[in-house]
Amino acid sequence: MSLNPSINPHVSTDCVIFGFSQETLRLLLIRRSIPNRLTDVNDIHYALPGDLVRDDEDLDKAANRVLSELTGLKGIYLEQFHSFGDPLRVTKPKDRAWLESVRQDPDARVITVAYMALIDANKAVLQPGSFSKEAVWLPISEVPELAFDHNEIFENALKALKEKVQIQPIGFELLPEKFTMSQLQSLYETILERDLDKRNFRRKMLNSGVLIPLSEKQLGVSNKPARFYSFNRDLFENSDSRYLNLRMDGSFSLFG
Amino acid sequence: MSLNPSINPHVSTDCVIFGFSQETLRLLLIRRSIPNRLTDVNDIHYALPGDLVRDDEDLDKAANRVLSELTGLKGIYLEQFHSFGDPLRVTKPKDRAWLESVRQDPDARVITVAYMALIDANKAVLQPGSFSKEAVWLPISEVPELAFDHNEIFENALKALKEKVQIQPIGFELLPEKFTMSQLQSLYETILERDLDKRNFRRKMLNSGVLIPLSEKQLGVSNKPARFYSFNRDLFENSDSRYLNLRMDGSFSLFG
DNA sequence: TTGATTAGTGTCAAAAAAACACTTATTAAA
DNA sequence: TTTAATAAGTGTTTTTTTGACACTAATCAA
Repeated sequence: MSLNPSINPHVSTDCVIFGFSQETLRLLLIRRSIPNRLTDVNDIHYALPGDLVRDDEDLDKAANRVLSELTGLKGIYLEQFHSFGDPLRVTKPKDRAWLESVRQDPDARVITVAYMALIDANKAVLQPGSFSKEAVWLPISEVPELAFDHNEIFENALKALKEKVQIQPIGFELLPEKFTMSQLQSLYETILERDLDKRNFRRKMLNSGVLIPLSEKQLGVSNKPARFYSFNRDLFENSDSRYLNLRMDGSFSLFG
Repeated sequence: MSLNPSINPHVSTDCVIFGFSQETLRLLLIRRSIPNRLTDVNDIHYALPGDLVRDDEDLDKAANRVLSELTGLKGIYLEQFHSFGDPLRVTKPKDRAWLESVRQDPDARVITVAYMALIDANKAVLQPGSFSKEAVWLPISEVPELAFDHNEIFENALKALKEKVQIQPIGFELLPEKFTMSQLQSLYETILERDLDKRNFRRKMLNSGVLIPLSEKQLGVSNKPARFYSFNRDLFENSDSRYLNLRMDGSFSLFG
């Protein structure tokens, strides 16, 4: 009651942006080069893309802004998955150094609302950053130590992705508009970290009704050309899924 | 870069606290009686329990504090499920009136991290509030208009509960230590809003290994007395679930 | 023409889910 | 003390879903 018991924290959104290219699941990170007064060599600093939420934005909008400023893309799959607010978030010297260069009050607490985004890594045109700040795709197996609690956030996102991909048809968001069944399977195998049976995978995907088979096929491959498919987005927009092997809430089952 | 683009918002946690009693799923709400200068009759105002996050608390701790101050209970099932941050959160006159009485800056934006709690409604001893503020259990079908965006938060929580209960064994959190199979089934039917087959339900629950059958039975009922069961909490604490019909991540499947 | 490579296809067995109806234990009322 | 009312408890069969498994087809390069 009575008076305000807290100094208001900063609120930011951080985006865990997944992409898939060269058979590898990748994470989009901000790579910063920060002068170190002591060593005279620049420190390299990786962090999740993020920014403070502005007065006129809701949380989704702030996350979308971060995403589109970085990739030039709009209408991307973006989902909030958790908020983090450890009062002791800024403990690493590098983090402090960077905050001091960027904020008036580097000691202020930051609460972050974390989002997971799935994009076609080939479609994203990374916006040119300054020489000291650029966006890079790193394979998720090579994610280095990140700023603040970003490693924890990333681990949580990865876990959320793994669960989500088995319940909702979101894998497509990581692929180009047209893709082959093998690409799709390889994507699922990567995310789930296990092999899947080719015939069973095809059967389930086709029965689920989320794929539209195209007449187009691969060209210029030195083996039997694969058929292309696209994802039936309409299903989820005007959710009349009565005739499909989809549950009413838009979920579908894959691999118990 | 450069300067702070935002005035820092308040950050609060709001708790959607579910209970189950008399075959009904209920929501714990704060009922406030606020003098209305115009009508001379008190306005009644319902809201989700919540409070600002304090400087020394992480988000979970703040939610736990709200919960235990209200119910006197600790160690309750509590899970963050979404954060909300509409910049236009305070639009209703009642909300303003109340904020003015409570905060120095009633116009400041509030971002709220919403939690879902499941408690045994009979176990919670509601802490006596002032005459103008008390906690009440309302059936979820009778939830009135709530303060701020609390109706939206509640709807989201209900949806999250419905999904979660099918994947993880959390229904037990809403029941007493000892419960009958029929109570459990009726709970699931209430949450899922559909009837379940008695025999199939029993089989699945028993095969899952999450129930411990007790020798104790109902007393004083004018029909065949039901056996009591309790929930096998150990399974999830020292998660060695190799011999159970549970997936490795602690999930279990119920009703495709 | 041959070899290398990846795409594409069907069946059977096992497991899981869904449908379905009667008997039993208890108390209250007749 | 018998009867009626009520909710508990119990198995089997059918259908659906899953999982395992191996060969043929189309293309390009050598």
